[in-house]
Amino acid sequence: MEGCTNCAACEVRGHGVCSALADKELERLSRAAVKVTVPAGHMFIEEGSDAHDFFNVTGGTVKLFKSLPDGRRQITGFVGVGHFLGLAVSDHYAFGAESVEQVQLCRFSRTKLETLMEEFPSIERRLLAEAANELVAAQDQMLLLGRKTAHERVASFLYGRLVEKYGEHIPPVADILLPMTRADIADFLGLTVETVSRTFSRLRREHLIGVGAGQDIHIPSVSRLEAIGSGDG
Amino acid sequence: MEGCTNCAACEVRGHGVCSALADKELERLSRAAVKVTVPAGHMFIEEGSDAHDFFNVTGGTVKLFKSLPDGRRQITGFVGVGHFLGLAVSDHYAFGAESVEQVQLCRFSRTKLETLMEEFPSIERRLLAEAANELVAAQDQMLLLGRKTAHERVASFLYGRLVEKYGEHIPPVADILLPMTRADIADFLGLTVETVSRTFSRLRREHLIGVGAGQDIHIPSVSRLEAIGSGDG
DNA sequence: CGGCCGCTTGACCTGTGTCAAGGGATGTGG
DNA sequence: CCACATCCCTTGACACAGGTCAAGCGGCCG
Repeated sequence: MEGCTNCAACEVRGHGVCSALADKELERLSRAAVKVTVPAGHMFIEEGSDAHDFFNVTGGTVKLFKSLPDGRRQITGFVGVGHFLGLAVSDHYAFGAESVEQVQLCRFSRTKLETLMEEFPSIERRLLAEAANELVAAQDQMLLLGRKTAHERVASFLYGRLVEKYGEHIPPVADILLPMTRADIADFLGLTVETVSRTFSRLRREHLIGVGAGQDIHIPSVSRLEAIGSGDG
Repeated sequence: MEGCTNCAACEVRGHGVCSALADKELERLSRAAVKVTVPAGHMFIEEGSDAHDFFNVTGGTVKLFKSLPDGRRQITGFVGVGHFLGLAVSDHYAFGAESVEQVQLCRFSRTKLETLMEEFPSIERRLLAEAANELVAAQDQMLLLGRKTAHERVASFLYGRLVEKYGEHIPPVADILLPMTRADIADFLGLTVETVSRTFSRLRREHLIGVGAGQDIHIPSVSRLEAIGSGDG
């Protein structure tokens, strides 16, 4: 099965690790990559298991998490198309990963990726840039978890979803479809399901969001939401 | 002042970025590096300011933090000797940095470090490894901030200090000297000064720690402390 | 000596967690 | 096509961990 992927025709060519490579280098990458489809709600990296592979997300949304022995869980990030997955790694994965919806992945063996990095230093540079971005996001999340109120956390979260969807160019009025459940959001924001639900209701009462069919969120004023999320509420 | 540093004789040769280089390559590094001494309690990176430089800590302890407009603050990490500082950076620093005690720094300009990376890919590899470690630490901290109790947070923190001091080989009975104030610890753990103080008192009552002259902590059973910090308490 | 700073402790308050109930959507088997 | 179960979400009543406010102590320094 290995080696039969066509990276040049990949839908995420231009994103993630792949964007670091010229077309001819991609051919080499193809031999190391395997495309995988994971159904919704399936754990494909178990916390603490042997770290054989790295992944690149080519479709859908993945949640990364860490757990305590009694089952308390913290989702450390939701990662979408184009993102790389497996940096925070020694011999064992330091985190678990589960698909939020159906997900497509591009899988590389660690050893193969390492030899590829030797050959193409641009991959390494690309990974360093990605790691730096993840660090910035992690620091933002620490500020959120350590110092923000529930109201601010949910507003930050929704704004973050807008950044994920639109990048730099977020329109002043926007909509999002949240693929994750309230429980996932709670585990991401360090809250309980009940508090997340109550906070959505409060934001609705305050006309800061409109909630459609549960997963559909309308945001009439992005700037107002962003202000609340960053503590200027 | 630039270029007069002797990296080969540096006390942290063997740590951090420098350990990635052979002796002869170090000479090149010397020309790009400047040694700086910062007095205790001095902010040397302001959140959001232009990111001109990278730093390597060669003495003392530094706190990194992010703040909200109303003054709430989250310390994202304490970094000690050998650690690199400035990864989570775009054009502007995404965080502030302040010395906890007197600190020695090795400063590089961003542009010079970038040309050095071109020349010596081993630096890049080294930075990627460092970034991966920081990511793991950040994920642990998110779990702490999102899901642990005050009791568990303080125990985790003390255990973390032991790891910083002893590396892999932590003795079963140990001592630490904490250079940071209770307020710093509170801002790191997402608590208030009062709660940190009360929790230290509780740990003392439980004979899990012995508190000397305020900054001196004796830990009679490291394994017990570690168990509490990781939620097995 | 006086002022400041860091730390601790007490009394009280509140935001969020816990527990419990119920409703809507979806799926399944009879 | 209709029970019936399951899952996700919401809401209410109440509890509690940790925050807030206030007081006091000891050490350090000018």
